[in-house]
Amino acid sequence: MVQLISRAADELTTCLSTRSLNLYNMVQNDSHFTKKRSLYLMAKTGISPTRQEDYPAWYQQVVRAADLAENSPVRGCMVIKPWGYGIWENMQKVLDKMFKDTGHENAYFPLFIPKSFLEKEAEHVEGFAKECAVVTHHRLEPGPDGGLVPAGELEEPLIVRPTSETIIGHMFAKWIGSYRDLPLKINQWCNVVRWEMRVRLFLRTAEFLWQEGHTAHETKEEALEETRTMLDVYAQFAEEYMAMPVVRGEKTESERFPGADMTLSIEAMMQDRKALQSGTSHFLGQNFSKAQEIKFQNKDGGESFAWTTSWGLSTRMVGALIMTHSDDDGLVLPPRLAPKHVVICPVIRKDEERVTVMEYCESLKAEIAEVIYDGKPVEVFIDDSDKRGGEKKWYHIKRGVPIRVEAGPRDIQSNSVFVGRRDQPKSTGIDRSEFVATLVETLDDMQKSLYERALKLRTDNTHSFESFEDFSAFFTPKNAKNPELHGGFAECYFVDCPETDEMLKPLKVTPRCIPFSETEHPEGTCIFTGKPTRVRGVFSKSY
RNA sequence: CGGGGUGUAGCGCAGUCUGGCUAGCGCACCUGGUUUGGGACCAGGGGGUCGAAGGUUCGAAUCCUUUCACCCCGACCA
Repeated sequence: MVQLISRAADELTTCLSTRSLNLYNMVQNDSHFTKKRSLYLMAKTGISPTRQEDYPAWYQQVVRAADLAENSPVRGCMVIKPWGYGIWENMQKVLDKMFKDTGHENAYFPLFIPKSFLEKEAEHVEGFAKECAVVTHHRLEPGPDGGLVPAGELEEPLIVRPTSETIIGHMFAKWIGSYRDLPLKINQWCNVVRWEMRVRLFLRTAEFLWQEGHTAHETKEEALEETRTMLDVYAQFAEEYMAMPVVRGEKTESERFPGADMTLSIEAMMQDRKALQSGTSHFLGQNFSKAQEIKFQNKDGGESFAWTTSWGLSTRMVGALIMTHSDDDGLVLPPRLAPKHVVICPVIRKDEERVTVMEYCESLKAEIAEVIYDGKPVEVFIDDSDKRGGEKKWYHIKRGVPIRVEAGPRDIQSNSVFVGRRDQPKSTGIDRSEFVATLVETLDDMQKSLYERALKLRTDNTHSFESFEDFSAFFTPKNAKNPELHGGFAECYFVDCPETDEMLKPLKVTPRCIPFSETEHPEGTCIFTGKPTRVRGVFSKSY
């Protein structure tokens, strides 16, 4: 796949440069354009192929160009590089605060889970067994061929956690004795392993980083409320920080978390109009508490099983961020999650200018660093690497730094700066003090406009359907050669049953969720089975 | 697990069919120079024993055998 993509990318590069050349010649011959060369350069994109040309290849290229992550020697596992990890760290900071504000505490549980623990909840086993990594030995000894061979076989194999319900449940059982111990609301930040065959950086890897919240409650109502609250936290995080609009809703039976009574999720539309499940919150009922004996003495002196929930959000969100905002020039970051907000590029042409220009930049940096954005000082840095002007600029464009500032002798003379916003194509000269004074406003505006742009994409590509025929046409690629960009979100009446799932299969479409609705829908007809129903769902292709 | 494909420099590839100069090319990297407000140019340079093992041969990246790894499609999973 990688080989194919890179081959395709190479071919595209060749054909792109031919196209650019033609464009250049065209422009050369057109007297209307005075700035021929700059127009020619504008036709070039930072990333090739473009989203339109080949979306999956574009995604890979953005990750690579922005230096976010790369494949590792370990099959299916990625290396997250500093710029990518910086985004994740910011996500963690925001979410961690939100969790604590809603009454949760962090703790840490083991990476390994005894096999017997996983076997306790039947549906849970079925859901995860095939993708578990198993540790069977604990010691290495020199082998006959000079290599090392595992020696000590474990009495009971250990599973590398695919999720921690079982081990955390086991501990909960010990910690909970009375209704006074409830609710118990715990979160952990950790890595998990799910042995996937297909891998895409951030979106699907064998090992990934996430947080998993686990709570136990006295009553069903309380646990249900927790499930909804945490979904709201995720939705708020997605919309306010990631600038990514999401649909909140309930999963259908077939998409439900193994072992859960109800799974809620937030679903976002990527720029290829496929859905990405971006965070899930599960109501586990008493399934896990019965399997693991999480019981307590209730107010009446009797014994009750606790009601539990779990909820998680992973580094997949970094992938969501990339696919929601980035363009054909590379990564675009919403300011509230950007590891750096402003890069200052000194423009030095002659050596004797160096001192003056650097002083100007240093003082500008100090001034910017005093500005408070979103409760913290603005993150600003100077790029004084000896790259050439254009190359340096493109470097930061591709990495998605929200604001680029160029400062050279000409700007110093007019006490101004030359500023480019990552979400807008043009750079402009602006008075230095005005730039600093309006910086927060600019970042806020950027955050807002990214959200609006993403919302517009989703609105424009969400349609309601009355018949399976129209529904089916919506999801049939118009262009077989480029099947990636088509379709979107489809809303319709449906009945959650095996017949529906069967009809969706050939279209490669899945029910994303049953969106929450303030009011009950009037009775309608399931477009798949023809049965009467009041349930409306959102359907789409998904990651 | 079934079908197909690929292993040659950090990355991407040519060379293999038809064995033969010192194993090439692009990008990246290093040095020097000229440049520098939108992705520079010129010159020079470093780096590979051709996935691994065995065989055929005067001679193997190239032919034969075995083996390993990876990739794609399907299945499976989300």
